[in-house]
Amino acid sequence: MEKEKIDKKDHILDVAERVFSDFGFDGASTRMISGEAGVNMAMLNYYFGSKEGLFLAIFERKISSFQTLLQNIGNDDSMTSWDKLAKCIDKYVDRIIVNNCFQKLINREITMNKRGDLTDKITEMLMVNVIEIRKILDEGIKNGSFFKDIDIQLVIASIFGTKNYIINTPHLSSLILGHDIRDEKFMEEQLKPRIKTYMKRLLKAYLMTDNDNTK
Amino acid sequence: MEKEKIDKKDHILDVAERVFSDFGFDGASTRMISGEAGVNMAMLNYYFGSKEGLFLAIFERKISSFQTLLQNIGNDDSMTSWDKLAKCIDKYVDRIIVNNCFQKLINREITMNKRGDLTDKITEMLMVNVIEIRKILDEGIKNGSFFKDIDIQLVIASIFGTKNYIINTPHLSSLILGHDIRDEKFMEEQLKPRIKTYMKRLLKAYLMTDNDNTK
DNA sequence: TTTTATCAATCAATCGTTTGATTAGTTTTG
DNA sequence: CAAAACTAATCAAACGATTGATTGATAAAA
Repeated sequence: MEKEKIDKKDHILDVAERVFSDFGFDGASTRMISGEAGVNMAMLNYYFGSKEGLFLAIFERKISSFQTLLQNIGNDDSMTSWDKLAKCIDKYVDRIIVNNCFQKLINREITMNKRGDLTDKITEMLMVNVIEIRKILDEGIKNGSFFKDIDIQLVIASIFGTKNYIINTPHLSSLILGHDIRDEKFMEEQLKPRIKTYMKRLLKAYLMTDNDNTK
Repeated sequence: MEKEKIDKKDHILDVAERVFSDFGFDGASTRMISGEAGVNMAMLNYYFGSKEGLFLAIFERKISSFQTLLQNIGNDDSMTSWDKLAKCIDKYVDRIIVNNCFQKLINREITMNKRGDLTDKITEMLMVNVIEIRKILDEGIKNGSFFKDIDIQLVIASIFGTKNYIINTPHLSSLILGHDIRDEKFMEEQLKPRIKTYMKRLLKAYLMTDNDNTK
């Protein structure tokens, strides 16, 4: 059955995604993955050709859904620049934190630019969101919503960097926050809204608040 | 010769640090490291006991210099809370960006879920700086320098997260910034002061600037 | 002589991958 | 319809290669 086959492939990809994100590409063995997925080892090669093929398949599966994450928010003319940015942050936090271990995968892969073509693909994929936010910031400066002398590029680094820091270093951020951030209930009910509130206030203070001593 | 032995060990550690940071712990083989270091493979086990011992030795070597990085800034009673925080940022940016590949090592290792003892050691090491900043923020709230309702823990995430984002994802941040951030001259003369200025203004706006619409 | 450092050769273990056999499901054929 | 032929999925076993580690010999130093 074609349907069952896709389900099984999808199940293998789910498991592989988690195992790769926990152990890294080289640290995760094909025996480990097939064992946890409950399938014969040979199935990995049967379906995906090779270990690297399996790894790449994980990315292929997600790329399309990622591209549309923040897109087209900037084109809504009924919103102020600030509202657009705030909406971006809400959407981004909502979406990205559930894809927790895929984010770790992306991050590890993009820091280690072995497999250059994949790095390029990931970069391209992440840049879609970057460009969307940059567009909003640019526009906000032009229409006077935001200060003229803000550092757009570093603001972007702060937005994505803050999120990355929290979810990519769970050991550390759990210690800092005093809670295990892998506790889904805590993450969903407390941390997510808290991050949204914080990020918006942080950015608003930097971008919009009158500040007589800007130096 | 004790001196030569230390030099050779240090040279091996230098090479291993770079190779590990490029390929990860599992991706880097002992033959790779010994080959690039120009020493016999058995020397790694002779000096460091095992591959993991070598890996740990890389961290041991850096820990002491890390621990004193931000420490004792908070104890200087002649500075305001804000000046302390600003000094922390300056020192941190100055110091951390040169240790580029060691930072990548730390980041990759702390992202992994398994390999518990090392993760704990790294976490402990990074927490020293976290605690120092937290102390300054706590104090600043108490003495009225900073707003009472700031989110200390997420501020910390922004400080370290922004930095990590820039230097750990060079492909992406180079694209965002429009310069190759691995260009040392650009990094030293332009990006470093720019990051310092930006971080200070961002934090000041959030922590101290009067803001009538804090929600 | 005793200790330390270095080396090529080798170890068992594990790696990703392949194989050939077997099963189950579908299509074709008589 | 039923037997045969074909296809896809699954498996245990084994493959050669590479891994981290160890050995015993040799050289250098103390």
